[in-house]
Amino acid sequence: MGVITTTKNRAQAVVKAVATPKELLPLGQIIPGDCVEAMRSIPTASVDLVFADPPYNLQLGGDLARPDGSHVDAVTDEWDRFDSFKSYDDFTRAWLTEAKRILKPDGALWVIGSYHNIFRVGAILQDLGFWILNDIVWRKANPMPNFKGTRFTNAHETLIWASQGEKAKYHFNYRAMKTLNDELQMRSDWVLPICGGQERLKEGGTKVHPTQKPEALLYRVLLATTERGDVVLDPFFGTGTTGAVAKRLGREWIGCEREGVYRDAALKRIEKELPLDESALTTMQAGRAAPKVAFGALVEGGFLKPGTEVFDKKRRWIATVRADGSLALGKQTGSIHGLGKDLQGAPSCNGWTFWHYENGGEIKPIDAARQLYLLAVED
Amino acid sequence: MGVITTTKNRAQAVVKAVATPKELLPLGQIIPGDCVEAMRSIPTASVDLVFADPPYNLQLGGDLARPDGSHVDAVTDEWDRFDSFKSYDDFTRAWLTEAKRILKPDGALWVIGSYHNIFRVGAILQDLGFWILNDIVWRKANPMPNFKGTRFTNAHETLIWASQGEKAKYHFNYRAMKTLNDELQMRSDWVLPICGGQERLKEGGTKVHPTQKPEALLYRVLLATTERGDVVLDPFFGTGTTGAVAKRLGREWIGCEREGVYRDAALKRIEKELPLDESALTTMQAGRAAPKVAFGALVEGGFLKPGTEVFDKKRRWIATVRADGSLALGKQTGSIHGLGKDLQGAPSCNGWTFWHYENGGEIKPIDAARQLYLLAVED
DNA sequence: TAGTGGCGTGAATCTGCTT
DNA sequence: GAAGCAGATTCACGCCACT
Repeated sequence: MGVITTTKNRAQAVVKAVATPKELLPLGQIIPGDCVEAMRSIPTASVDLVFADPPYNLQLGGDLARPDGSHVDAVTDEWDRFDSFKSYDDFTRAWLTEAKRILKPDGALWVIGSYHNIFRVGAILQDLGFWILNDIVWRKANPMPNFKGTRFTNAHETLIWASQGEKAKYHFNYRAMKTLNDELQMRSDWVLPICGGQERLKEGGTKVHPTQKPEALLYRVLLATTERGDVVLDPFFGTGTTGAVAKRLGREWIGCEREGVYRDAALKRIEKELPLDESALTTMQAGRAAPKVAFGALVEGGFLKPGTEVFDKKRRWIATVRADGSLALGKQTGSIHGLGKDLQGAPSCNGWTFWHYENGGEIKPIDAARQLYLLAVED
Repeated sequence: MGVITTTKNRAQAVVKAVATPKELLPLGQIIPGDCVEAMRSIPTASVDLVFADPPYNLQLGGDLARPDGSHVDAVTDEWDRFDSFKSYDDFTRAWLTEAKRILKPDGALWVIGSYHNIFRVGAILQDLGFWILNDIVWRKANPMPNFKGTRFTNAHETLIWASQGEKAKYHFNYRAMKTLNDELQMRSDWVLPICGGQERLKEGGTKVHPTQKPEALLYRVLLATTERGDVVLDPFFGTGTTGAVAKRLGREWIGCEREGVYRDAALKRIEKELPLDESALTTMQAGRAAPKVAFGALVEGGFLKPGTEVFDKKRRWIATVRADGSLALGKQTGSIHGLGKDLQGAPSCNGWTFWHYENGGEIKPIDAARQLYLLAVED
């Protein structure tokens, strides 16, 4: 629930500004063609969030070989080639201008980039009147090394989160973020693995898109700054990570994408995605008793999916995991520790050992998932 | 040990470009007054490194004068905001232009900032021709929480490291950084505590400077990108963290600072600082660096006898060591690197790890012989 | 079967000196 | 300035084969 604006207040604000019924929006569709052209077809002040992963303008030189002689598969696609900073700036100003137009007055913008482009993007969006709320650092758990030993390992990317203006309202699910982060305020640096393994879309053994983003990143962005039913637009849709996570989290999505290959892959992918059920989506409300959990990170990382059933050893109680790492059993909700304590009427409860889940026919305490998570995340 | 340019080569390059004797520079001094004016007194191409911690401006207001000396009003409405960005940009362009002038051709620039100003600084320095080498995230171990719970905890600041241009040489102590990081490449995200405790300068219980940077940050910057004796200039000297660490590490320093209170505190502080002794500095610079060793020297020294057979790990190729340090396989000959490269059809090859030899029934890479050689030569 | 080791790979502005 | 050559250079993770 928003600390900055409540859902109720937002709804009123939107009704005042415009009244674009959702039926008029191309929800769940990927608009083909150039993203600026595509966005022109979207009504003014109709979208709650824009998430953009624009080309980075990498300006790579020749080929790069690893110390073992193998070849680095670089981003050489036509869509990342610009003549100059000037032409990249023009392109950036054009799509950011459209993004600002289609966003609701209390909508927000996310952009991700690297040092090649993010300073230009940040300065231009400030010039256009966007108001930066945070810059977020995605610290990659497993970045590519610097093979030649010439610089520091490029181990992070930067996201900018911005509202429509200095005085504009925006939406931040403070409580859900705090729950997700073991009851500590969520910081501006997020440690997440890069996209690989089963999650990485491949066609005949080769990656479909060179820069597919991890779903955990979008999960956190959407959980932090949108509500259920909000409309999220991604002007550089690619293979549809934004759409897939939006659908899972019960958000509406719109994509823009030039390349047919990416559009096809994205639609196929999102088709397979299942929305989480109602109880899993209900995140912790602001002001409620603080759930004392580190559990949220497991949910976010996909180690335990929202909607998973967890139960005590004797199966007296069966609860459901929700998107922010809280548990629900009927009308009772709480952290893994708090709910276990309440149900038993005990003075305290270690949720890690109390709750169990089933995995491949095997019943394990959720602490097992924590161990897996720790193994995966450990620096 | 420089990877990008060796100390010897740099010295030659500098002599060619200009010949500003260090005696003509105000080493170990803080130039009073406006930083742009102060930098104008420094000769062109005379400084090895500029480290800058400029005012972050914007919301702070007041602390910033336009280049023409007029005062910038506090940020209130849209026009003022634009005006504020404009004047901040002018100010930034002015001091960056001077910094570029006084830097040697193989010199480098560091700037630190937050999301309020770093995007403008980054875009402008790119426009001026600086070439970004890395953006570095200083991840604060103990940041101030976001008390209102309206955003993510602002837990990092951003540094930009840039050379004079795309083709310009620069200096990076790769080996020293790797040593500092437990033999793993140093990443672009640095976890360091904020400045506090004994290190924080206080006068009558209150901090002397609001944004004093931790010495560990400067330590890493100077160790990574300067050599002993290099000249480091800090145009926003404040209470002299740059000078203190420079003195400790045996680097020369120059400061610019408007405020007399800061100048006095800085001079007093640096006075107390003691340079590390010769041996400590030598060790740190070289790290565990392996000085370049010609394979021929090993043969010459009898560590590998001519006629010895060397082979790759899978024994696909077996070559013979010749008296001049070259290898021969049938009619093919070449250096340890070149022959390995040709045989594999690879773009490059590190012969030290590719080739192996047998010694007392044990198979070792020829790099092992290099280590023995180094041990023997050191004494 | 659980554990181990080899191999592939990820948004990368990725060499320097001599001829 | 282009070409050629000597020399230096990688971390974490997922998958699969093998023990």
